[in-house]
Amino acid sequence: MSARKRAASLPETKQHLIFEAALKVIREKGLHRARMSDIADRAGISYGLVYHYFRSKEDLFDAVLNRWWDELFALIDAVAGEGDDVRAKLGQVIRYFLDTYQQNPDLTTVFVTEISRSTANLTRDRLQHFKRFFAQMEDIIREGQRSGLLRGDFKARYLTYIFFGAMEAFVSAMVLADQPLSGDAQKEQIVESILTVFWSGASV
Amino acid sequence: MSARKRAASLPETKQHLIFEAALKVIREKGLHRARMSDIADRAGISYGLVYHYFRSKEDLFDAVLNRWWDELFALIDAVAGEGDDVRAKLGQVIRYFLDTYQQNPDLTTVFVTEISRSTANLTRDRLQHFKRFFAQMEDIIREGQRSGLLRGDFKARYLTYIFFGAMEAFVSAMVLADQPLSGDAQKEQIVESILTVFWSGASV
Amino acid sequence: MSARKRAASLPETKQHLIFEAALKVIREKGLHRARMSDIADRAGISYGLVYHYFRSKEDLFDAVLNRWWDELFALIDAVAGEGDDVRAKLGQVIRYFLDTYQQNPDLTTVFVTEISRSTANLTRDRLQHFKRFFAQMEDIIREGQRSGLLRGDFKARYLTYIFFGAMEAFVSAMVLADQPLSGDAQKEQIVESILTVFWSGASV
Amino acid sequence: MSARKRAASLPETKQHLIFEAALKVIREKGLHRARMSDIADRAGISYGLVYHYFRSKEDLFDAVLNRWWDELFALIDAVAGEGDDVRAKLGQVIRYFLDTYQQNPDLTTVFVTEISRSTANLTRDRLQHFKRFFAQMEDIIREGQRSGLLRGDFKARYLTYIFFGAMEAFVSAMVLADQPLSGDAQKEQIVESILTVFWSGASV
DNA sequence: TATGAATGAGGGTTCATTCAT
DNA sequence: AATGAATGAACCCTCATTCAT
Repeated sequence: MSARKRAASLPETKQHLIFEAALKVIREKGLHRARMSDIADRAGISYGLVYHYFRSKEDLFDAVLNRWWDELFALIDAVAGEGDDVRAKLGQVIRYFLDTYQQNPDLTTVFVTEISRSTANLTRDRLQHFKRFFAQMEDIIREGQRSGLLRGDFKARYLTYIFFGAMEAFVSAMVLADQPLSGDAQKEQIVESILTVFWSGASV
Repeated sequence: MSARKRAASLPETKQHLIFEAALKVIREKGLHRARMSDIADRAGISYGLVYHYFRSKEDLFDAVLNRWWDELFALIDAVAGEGDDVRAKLGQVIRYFLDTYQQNPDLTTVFVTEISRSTANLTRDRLQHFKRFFAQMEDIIREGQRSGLLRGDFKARYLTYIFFGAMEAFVSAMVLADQPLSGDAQKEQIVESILTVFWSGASV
Repeated sequence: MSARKRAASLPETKQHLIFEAALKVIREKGLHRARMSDIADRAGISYGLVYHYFRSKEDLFDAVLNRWWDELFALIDAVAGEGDDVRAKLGQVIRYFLDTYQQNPDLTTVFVTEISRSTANLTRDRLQHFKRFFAQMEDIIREGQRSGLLRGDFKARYLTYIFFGAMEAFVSAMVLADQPLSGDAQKEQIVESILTVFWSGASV
Repeated sequence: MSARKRAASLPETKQHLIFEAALKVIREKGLHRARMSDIADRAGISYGLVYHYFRSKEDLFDAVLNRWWDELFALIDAVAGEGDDVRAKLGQVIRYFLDTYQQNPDLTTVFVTEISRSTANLTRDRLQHFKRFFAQMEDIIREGQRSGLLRGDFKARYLTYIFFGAMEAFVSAMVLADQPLSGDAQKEQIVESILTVFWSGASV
């Protein structure tokens, strides 16, 4: 959340302008169809200038990805170091995803459509982010298993998949249908349903 | 299953050859980077012949999608009309996805990377397939709720997301890591973990 | 006229079928856009067969051109050898063009749009036809000048252009507007106007 | 004439360079055979730059057509508003065509070969230009009829065809034979012959 | 004769990137 | 910092023609 605040309070530099424009255009047209000139147009600058601030389209896209991962890892780090209530930690992760979708639907959309499953855009570097994220999620799960709350007869990795997959399905559905979260009540219902099903299903 | 068998036993017509080549190339390079010439090369035929059998790249891709959806809907229809053991039905769906990944990893990969989350390639027509699939999955879940087995205090649609998301996460993970299922034992562990967690979490 | 009769009475051989189909398709789409497969479709045969009867598209088009020129030269020869009424000869030429447009609008259209002005399709051979035609028309005009009926202070070639251009303008206008001759009365008005204006303008 | 002067004195911008190259290439090879790469080569610029200045080949061709029609309509407007000497007006039209051929043979050639009779390239928009041109020519002719100079027993439209056809035949002949006007004397002979034959033939 | 599968050269267009100003 | 002219590789698709059957 502090990460997002940092981002939001960035001065309206040209670089930031381009970044936001890229986010919007990539969301609307997809990475492949997003032309550098579209991004420049959206930012209200000449397209030559984009190259002054970003080495290439690849580079610009990486900046977008990094924004996503930086914020996510900040959240994960904060959550991991918090206490020992594993269930609450999982709840925070879900809330983070839903909050981000609410407050920054462009970024979430790009994550879902261009990163999450895209082999096309998947470089070795980018894969690392995923592995790290899953490893950290797995740590939380494993913590739950060690403390005897979560069943130990299933691999922590498997439980992680189940948890993450369940959560991501909601986000993906909203993203693909272009539907906003209709309010805090709906958000709580979603959090509750995921958390309840997962926790009572995965607990001992 | 019979659908897949039928597909697999197709005579090695040129059209089929092209289809299989397209599947491989799209899997390896992504739809956008898959050149028609790559596909022709892979099929061992001349460039123009691809256009003899498929009107366009779009058309060829649609053929791939239809293969996926046809098989999936055949499974869903078979499962839906089977009996009244909802838990078993869900198990069959999971098995279907894992089986398909095992037997046809190319097709599964294309589904995961190019269809499942791709806004870029998402036409109105293609979206319909998703809606239909989710509607049918939801019917199964609702059947479970009506019969008093699954808790009715969560929306059927939410439970569907949780179930589907959990399952898809496993497939996606294997696809993105390019890891084969290492055997029937692993497959059963996966089925068991998803089914157990979901069922005991979502049952009354 | 006899030439056309000959053409019309051709047995419905495959070759003739293809020829007629070519005429129609070239008229409708223009030579460049007329595909060999379109022609075959129109003729109701496979496109491989077209190549059995015509060496190439070029060859097929040449057959069309020859049909035009053969008929035209037959008319010119007949007219030239007729008598010494130059005015009547010119009238016959006009009537021939209008008759041909009436009875064979496809052929006339192809002449106007694809031959008459097209540098693109103009080979050295094809140019010869034009030169020959103009030479023969010029002979008729010169005959009129020698007999003292037409003024000799303008080059025969110039008078030929004026006469031919005037006449062709009517045909081109009808062709481009896709308008049929609305009857014999209209035809006579056209003949009369061209002939009267040219003759009283060009006579001594 | 001022239009042409304006065009000729255009600064040697890249756009103009491309335009002129297009004119030459289209003249030499015909629209269909004129490759965008030919045009770029002729203009001495890179391939992509053509697309920087013109949206498409169609667009570039339209620019050529507009140049033709703009100049022609400028002339017609000037002539129409001049006085009441209809014969002189017709003389000016003839002179305009011959002048244009002399000073801009490329443009005239493209008009004759690619516009004048080409159904292939004829869009609804392009047809409008023709209709407008003929309507304006017809106005002049009708003016002559109303003033009692030209015979009123022939439709104005018919006299227009005769006049325009006669004139265009000269231009077409020169274009197709790739012959330049050999001098002012020849030009005057042509003007005189067309004007004399038409006027004495069409006057009362 | 007849079919249509098979070939492959060719051309229009796109767009990331560079560079002179 | 800023512009947009300039470059050219890349790729989809068309279609005349050939050829095996």
